Amino acid sequence: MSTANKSAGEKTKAVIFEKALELFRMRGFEVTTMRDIARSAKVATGAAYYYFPSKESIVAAYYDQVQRRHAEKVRLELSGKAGLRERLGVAVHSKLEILKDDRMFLGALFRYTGDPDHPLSVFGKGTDAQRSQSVAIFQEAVAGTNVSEELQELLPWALWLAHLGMILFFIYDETEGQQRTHKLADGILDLFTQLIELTRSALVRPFVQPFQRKILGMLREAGWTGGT
Amino acid sequence: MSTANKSAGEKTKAVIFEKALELFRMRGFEVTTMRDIARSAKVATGAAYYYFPSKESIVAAYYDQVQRRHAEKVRLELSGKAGLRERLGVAVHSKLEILKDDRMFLGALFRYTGDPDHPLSVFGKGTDAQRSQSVAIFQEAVAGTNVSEELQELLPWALWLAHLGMILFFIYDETEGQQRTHKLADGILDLFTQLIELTRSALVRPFVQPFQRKILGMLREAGWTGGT
DNA sequence: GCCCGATATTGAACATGTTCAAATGCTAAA
DNA sequence: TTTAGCATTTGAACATGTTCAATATCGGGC
Repeated sequence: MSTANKSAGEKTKAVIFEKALELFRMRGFEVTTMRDIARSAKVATGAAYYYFPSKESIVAAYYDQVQRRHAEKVRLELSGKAGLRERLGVAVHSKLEILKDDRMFLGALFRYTGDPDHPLSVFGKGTDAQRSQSVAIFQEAVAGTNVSEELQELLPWALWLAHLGMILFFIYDETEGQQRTHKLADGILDLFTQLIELTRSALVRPFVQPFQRKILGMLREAGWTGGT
Repeated sequence: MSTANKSAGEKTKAVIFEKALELFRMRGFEVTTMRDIARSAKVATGAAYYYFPSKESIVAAYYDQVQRRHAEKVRLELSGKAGLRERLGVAVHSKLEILKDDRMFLGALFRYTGDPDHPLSVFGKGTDAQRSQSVAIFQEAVAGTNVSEELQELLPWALWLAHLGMILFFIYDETEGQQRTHKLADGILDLFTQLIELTRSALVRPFVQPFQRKILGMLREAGWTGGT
């Protein structure tokens, strides 16, 4: 399916991509060699580098695919759901659903987290575009609800950050079907939404409001994108 | 100083260690080669591997040193300080203080974060000991205060996690003296302590208590150490 | 003083990610 | 059809982290 209706190059790239993922899934990221991948795709080693700048970038390409699938899935499942909590649940659980068979090599995404200048750093300039896309999904989930404008702006970013943590947890989670991660995700989302809900109660608002302000202020201040 | 009163091996190890850090600081982690390090320490390449199992492990050794210094510094500065907020401030800011000149290669610590089985993974089994040590420092900071027993148990762990995030932020922080990270740290600590304080107010306690319970429950459930 | 096992050191070899100059194939303009 | 230019492909070469068999050194028991 994915090898049809494409230029020669596109087809080769697709083959390399698919064979790489196959090997990553079967044997793991580390032990899979670029030579293995090339051999499996029946091309020379250099060909892999003609299409992918690095081994990790193959995983990055995979993750781009994941993002597209996720956006689509969320758009589908979100229609009809109006509550914030429910919508966030859709966004997060569907993501984990998509990733469920690939925990084995997902860790490669985090390899350059500590390297601000690396093009594949999760928090770096080089991944601005992907990050925006990912945040946009949470924006969509939040958009359909009645939260304040301020929250509309910052919540998606916070959710993206939280969801990164969940993915990391996910990678380490050896429980059946990664139920533990799903539970944790639900817990975190409960917290998010309940904290927002609290602002609406006249009684406790004066106590909670400053907290929310503070958290939002910190998020704004800490924002990698907006700041100095 | 550090090369005195040691067996030959110890001395060699120390030289390699110092030269390595020197190079990491001067040129960065990535561009520094094991051959560079060995040459700089006037030993053969293999010697470096006789003492350190990998290039990253040198940074790990550095971090062990950091932990020791941190523990010492905290013990010193903590005496006389009784308030929780103040004590946590000491723990966190002193750590950043110690790390301040080494942001350039600190990222290497996070290289295997996505790889549960790697001996140097921040969250993995292989770093249990270091993790415990690090948590113990926060334990010490919390211990001198009047928080509940439950909190005594879980807060340090949560603080350790939060402080990891701060270090990551720190690495990316290009502001003068990393003031932004220090501000963020203060903000986070404020949040921690204020949330705890709230439990003591009879009025809002019924609202806040369940939150705290939920968060603690999640922490417990999520604990890498305790669980199944 | 001599020998032995443990410790320390060497440097070549290896594995693998990556680069690159050269060869090949393809397409569209002439 | 020919050909210039571009895309694709090749495989050897390179850089660097890491391993390892061989050698040297040392410290203590005789």
